[in-house]
Amino acid sequence: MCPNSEKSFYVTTPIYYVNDVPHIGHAYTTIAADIIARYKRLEGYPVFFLTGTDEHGQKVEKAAQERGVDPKTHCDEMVLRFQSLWKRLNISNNDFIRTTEMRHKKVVQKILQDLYDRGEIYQENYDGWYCIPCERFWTEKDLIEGKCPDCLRSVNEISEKNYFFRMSHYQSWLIEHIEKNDRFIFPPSRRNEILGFLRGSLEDLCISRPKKRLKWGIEIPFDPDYVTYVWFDALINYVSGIGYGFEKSPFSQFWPEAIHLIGKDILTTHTVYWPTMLKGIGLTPPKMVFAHGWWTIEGKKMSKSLQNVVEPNRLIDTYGVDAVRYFLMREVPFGMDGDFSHPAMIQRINSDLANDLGNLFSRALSMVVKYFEGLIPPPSQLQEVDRGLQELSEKALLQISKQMEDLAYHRALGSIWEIVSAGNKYIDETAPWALAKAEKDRPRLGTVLYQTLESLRLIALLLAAFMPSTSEKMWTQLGMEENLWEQNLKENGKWGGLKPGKKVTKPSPLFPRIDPSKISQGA
RNA sequence: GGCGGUGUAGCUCAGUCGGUCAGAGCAUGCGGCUCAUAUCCGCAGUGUCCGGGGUUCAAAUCCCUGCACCGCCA
Repeated sequence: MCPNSEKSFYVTTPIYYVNDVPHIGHAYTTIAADIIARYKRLEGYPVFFLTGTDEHGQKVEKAAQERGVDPKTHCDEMVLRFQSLWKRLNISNNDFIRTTEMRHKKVVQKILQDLYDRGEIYQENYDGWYCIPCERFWTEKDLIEGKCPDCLRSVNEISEKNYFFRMSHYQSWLIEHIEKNDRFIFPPSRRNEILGFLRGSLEDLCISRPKKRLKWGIEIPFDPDYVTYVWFDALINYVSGIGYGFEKSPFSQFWPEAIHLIGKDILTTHTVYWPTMLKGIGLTPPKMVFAHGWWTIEGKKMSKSLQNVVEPNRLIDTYGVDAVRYFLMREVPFGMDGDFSHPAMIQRINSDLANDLGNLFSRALSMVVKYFEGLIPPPSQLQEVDRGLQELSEKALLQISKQMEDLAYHRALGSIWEIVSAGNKYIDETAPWALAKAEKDRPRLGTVLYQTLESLRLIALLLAAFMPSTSEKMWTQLGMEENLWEQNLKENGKWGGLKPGKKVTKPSPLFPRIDPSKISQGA
């Protein structure tokens, strides 16, 4: 596939719990993954981008029961909500894994059997307290005055046999791995947290549930009375989804380059459970686990009871896909918490998208239509100011490549907007409308408009990963005939790719301005 | 309770190895242009860099301490 041993790239989102209603948090992770996937493709990497759904567990079992359908049928319906949202959001995942698929079950069972055969899994009596409403086990230490620490209701003492993975064996290995690889856990604050967590003693991981309590799961191959516990099942999607254990699968090419994007709530499972599981299996840890922050809504925590869960489909209806993608990536540094609000969204759209970018595009193309009948003029002798725009664009291109390496999306967008601002300033300084008045200035006018359009071509190219359909629109309107997605940032990111003589047409606004009074707060 | 983090303009934040570090964007005020989506460009600000102490020729930056907020674990 890549004979020149070009480096590959593998990015994942968590598999979302199929019973959940997709909200802004799901969309956030998935958009972030899509952007880095698209960006890496444009850099020429073979890319594998995996997302999917987690479909086992009590909640699914129960929900299906309540509806009077079998769990699989229930999942088949629920999964569509995610799949159709990803389609609307222009998500370019290469595959979609569902934990109820045979290809996944096979891998989970193979791994379980393997670990069991090698003594990495053992059975032991498990004494604990069970909170029925929360469906959770607690140890003696967890309890608060003998009650469930989550809901403070009373708990039942339970003693049952379960299977455990010898996670504790890998504690010192894991600490060393984290210490030696400062890019393994990102951002660094999360890395510290986990190192702090690992200063305590790591216990073995319970990986089973007796079928009498939970049927809807993957059966443990060496004991048909049990199914696998949720995390053990779910985490394995990252390898089953690229064909681990099957010949001629993408696994060997992509696994070494794996980057997991996750929310900060599942940091421990991904940086402690998962790497030790992999170590037990005999696989290397992922290259990076990046924990991003959470969104509050108009300053408040998202919660079902508050009914403030932002429905991504509604957002798309109101603002458009690309504006939503842009806002989520631009408003907050990736890794920090952020706040979603309609005023902030409208501010970003009107100021950044409509006024800065959209208007630049519009004024530039309009002048080509007005002064050159829509035919892109050739550049002639460059002046200092022309070279300035060019150099700034080239510099931004380099910066962005580094920023994307760190998943610093907001910074990358900041760099792109430096070109946008420079473009607007360039037009002001060169005043093409003044040049248009004298015939002798025609060549100069042509140069100025060529330079402006060329900077817009670069902007379209750099923005493609973030706002795919906007970039496509810009790309075609600039008279570019090559497929945008077959471009290579290094090759086609060089100044001068725009072809003089191509026809452009009078543009329609890329982003209409939004009248804040017309947006209801409940959108 | 233990460990860690944060505190800088009205708001959101950037400030690397102590030395033009008092900054950016947004919001505000004033001026300019007319190609453009009433858009764009320029100028102007305002600061107890959380309080207190210390190290140093020099501290937003390093150390100690107090306060406030946050995260993880318990």
